[in-house]
Amino acid sequence: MRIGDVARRSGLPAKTIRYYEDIGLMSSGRDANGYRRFSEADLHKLAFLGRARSLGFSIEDCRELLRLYDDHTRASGDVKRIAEGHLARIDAKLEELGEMRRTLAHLVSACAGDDRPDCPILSDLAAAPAPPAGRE
Amino acid sequence: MRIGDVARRSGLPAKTIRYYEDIGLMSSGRDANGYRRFSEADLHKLAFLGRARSLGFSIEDCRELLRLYDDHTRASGDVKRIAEGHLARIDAKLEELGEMRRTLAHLVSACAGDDRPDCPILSDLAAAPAPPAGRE
DNA sequence: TTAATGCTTCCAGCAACTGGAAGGTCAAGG
DNA sequence: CCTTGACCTTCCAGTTGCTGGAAGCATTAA
Repeated sequence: MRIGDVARRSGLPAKTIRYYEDIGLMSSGRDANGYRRFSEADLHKLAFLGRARSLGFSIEDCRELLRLYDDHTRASGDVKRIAEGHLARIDAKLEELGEMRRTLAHLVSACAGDDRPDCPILSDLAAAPAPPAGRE
Repeated sequence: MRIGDVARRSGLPAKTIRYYEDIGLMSSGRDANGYRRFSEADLHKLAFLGRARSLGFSIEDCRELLRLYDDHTRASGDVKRIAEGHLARIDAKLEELGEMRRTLAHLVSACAGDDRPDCPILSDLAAAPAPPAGRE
């Protein structure tokens, strides 16, 4: 297959596939004319990457996951560790976003949203005490 | 005040303050020696920015919020619109992350995490149907 | 012959900073 | 007078994960 075919079949843009090859996440063969040539196994790998990325794994996580996937003597514990680390990051992000949402929703509901200038949102941004110290 | 003082009092790194000036989010005066000089009003503005950013508003949102803050003839509706738009983006992100978390937590709990190679996480990444089509 | 696809590479840019290098400025201490 | 140290300055590069676009070659059909 050529890159357009794998793009269609994997759901990944051709640009992204080239990018993945660029950063050494995967590799492909080449035809005489310089075009990339992909095997079913390559397609499989790309689909794997697409799935991992859609679960939010970082590129570096994906690199390691792919390595473990190829290594049939891997320990499932290694995979689980990566997934747990990622899960923890997701939870942290969820917490952070949830806190933002709480505050923001409160402010939004307090604002009349009319033509007058009085606005609790601006007042709060202007007057709240020190920034919540979070966000590191 | 000089930049170190506003940095301490606003909680923003000096680097960030320079960056904000760079992109025209705020401005400051200069001493004869070229050092930036900040007034209490400048500090106030930076604190405002810090708060808005900590609520997740984008830089462009912040620019607009600051403009509205300075404009005493603003309509609170304009502020509310920005906040509501941001809230919607947060909700979308929360949904997306929640979905990731669900899937991932499921996979993690199904994985033994021991020395053996069998791993439902890898199996799923390898075998799941087309990528969930999300993430645009 | 030409036009339409599809492929190639390379460069730039997005958000919002952050790190580091190279160097100027000022007050205190010896 | 000189040095040390804590500031400050600018500029350049890197982060994450792509994405857009330009310039140009390959292949096929009309």
